[in-house]
Amino acid sequence: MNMNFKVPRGTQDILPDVSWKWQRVENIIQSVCDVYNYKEIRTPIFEQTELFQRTVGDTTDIVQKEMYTFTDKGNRSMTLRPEGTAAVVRSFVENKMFGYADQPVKLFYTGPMFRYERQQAGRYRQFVQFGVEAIGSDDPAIDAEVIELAMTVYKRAGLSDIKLVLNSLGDKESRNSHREALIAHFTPHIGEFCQDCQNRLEKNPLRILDCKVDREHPLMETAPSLADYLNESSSAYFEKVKQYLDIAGIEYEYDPNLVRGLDYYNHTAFEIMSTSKGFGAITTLCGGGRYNGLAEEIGGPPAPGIGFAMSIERLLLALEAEEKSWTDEPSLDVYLVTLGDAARTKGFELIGKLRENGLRSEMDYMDRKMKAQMKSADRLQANYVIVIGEDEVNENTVQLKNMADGQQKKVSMDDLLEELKK
RNA sequence: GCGGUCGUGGCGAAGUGGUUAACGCAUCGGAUUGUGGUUCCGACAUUCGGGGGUUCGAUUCCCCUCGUCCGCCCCA
Repeated sequence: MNMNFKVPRGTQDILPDVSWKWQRVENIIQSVCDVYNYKEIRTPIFEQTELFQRTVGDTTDIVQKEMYTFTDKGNRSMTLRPEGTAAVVRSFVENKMFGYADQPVKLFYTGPMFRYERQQAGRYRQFVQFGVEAIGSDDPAIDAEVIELAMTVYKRAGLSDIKLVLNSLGDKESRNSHREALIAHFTPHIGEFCQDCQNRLEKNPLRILDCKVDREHPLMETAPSLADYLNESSSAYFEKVKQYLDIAGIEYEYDPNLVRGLDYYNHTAFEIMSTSKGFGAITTLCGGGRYNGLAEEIGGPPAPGIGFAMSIERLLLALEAEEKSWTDEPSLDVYLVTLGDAARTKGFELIGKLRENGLRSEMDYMDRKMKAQMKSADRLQANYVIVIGEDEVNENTVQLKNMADGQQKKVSMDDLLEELKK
């Protein structure tokens, strides 16, 4: 085919044969959030560029090379949101949610995010994230609740090959002293590291530990661990979070090298990964963490928060990798076969009534032969077929056929609904 | 940004420097004048992502381009 337009690279059309799966996931999300008492928030799809620069962090890949930034007609720099937390916290501050009677404010969102990246399995330029933010509390129990919520969504969707990876980044003080230690540790031999790591040294040395290129370098093994630099209150906090997870019966894997990519994180950091073999190179399904100080960063009052974001695309991919299949969409209740114009007209009137009564109904609009219409009915797995021809129109009747057993009987149009409801 | 892979009808998929571009699925029509899931018969690509070049001739060879998928970096 020689058409001129294609979906932009890294984006996709969600076609009818899969869109029902999206709806299924969205339903799960809504019902889980409902049970946990998280309310939906919808924020714009673009924000001032500076919001992301300030919160996500200038040194991160997201800000440095992945943002869809444009200048609007008022000469303002705008950016298609690359993630959800910054906007939610912005809204929290702007709408003075810190004044709400019920704290913490518990919010969730679902919507498209944009990052300019090369597409590969499980990575898109436009992808949909479901995320949750609990803002206003620094109780470790809320950390556990947020994590539990994420795990529950996966469980309800039917995933089983997943694991929770957990770490604590500590508070500012802990992070600073660790940072000093890292710089001191790597500086003497920084020349042996990749260019990226050399750049990271001053800006964000923590991320050197995350580097895949220099994974084997001996200095990695001996690098000062964040765990050793957590101050007393930070490690006490972490212990409590773990306790709550134990109480919730959630297993986790401690990974001191887990470093979340965004600058605003501190204390609890976690990822949920797929352990399924069929999955591609990318295994992270969900990432999240605590962000005390973020609200202040954008000009609000202190408001500690924690949240996560998960990609719906990856959830669906993980399901496929696990070869979990949901039952398909419900079949058709009625397929209406009509023969001739008079029957078509009558049928059109009739199908409206069926639908009015909640029956999932379909009829032929292609002017096809009866046999072809029957095939459609069969393909659509219609429970019943209604046949209307000249005779039926004249008699005000209908042939009602049960497709499962092939039985057919003549029914008056007036009794049809009642007959179908049996 | 870098590396690899691929691009033939609605879908899947063969194929060769020469002209009738296999086959399977799906679809449509017929056998069966108003009845499905089986069977049989028939129809269905002036064309092989796009552009240029080599050639008497290119879907097949070369160049460019666009796009796909996968991987690296990094993430959801």
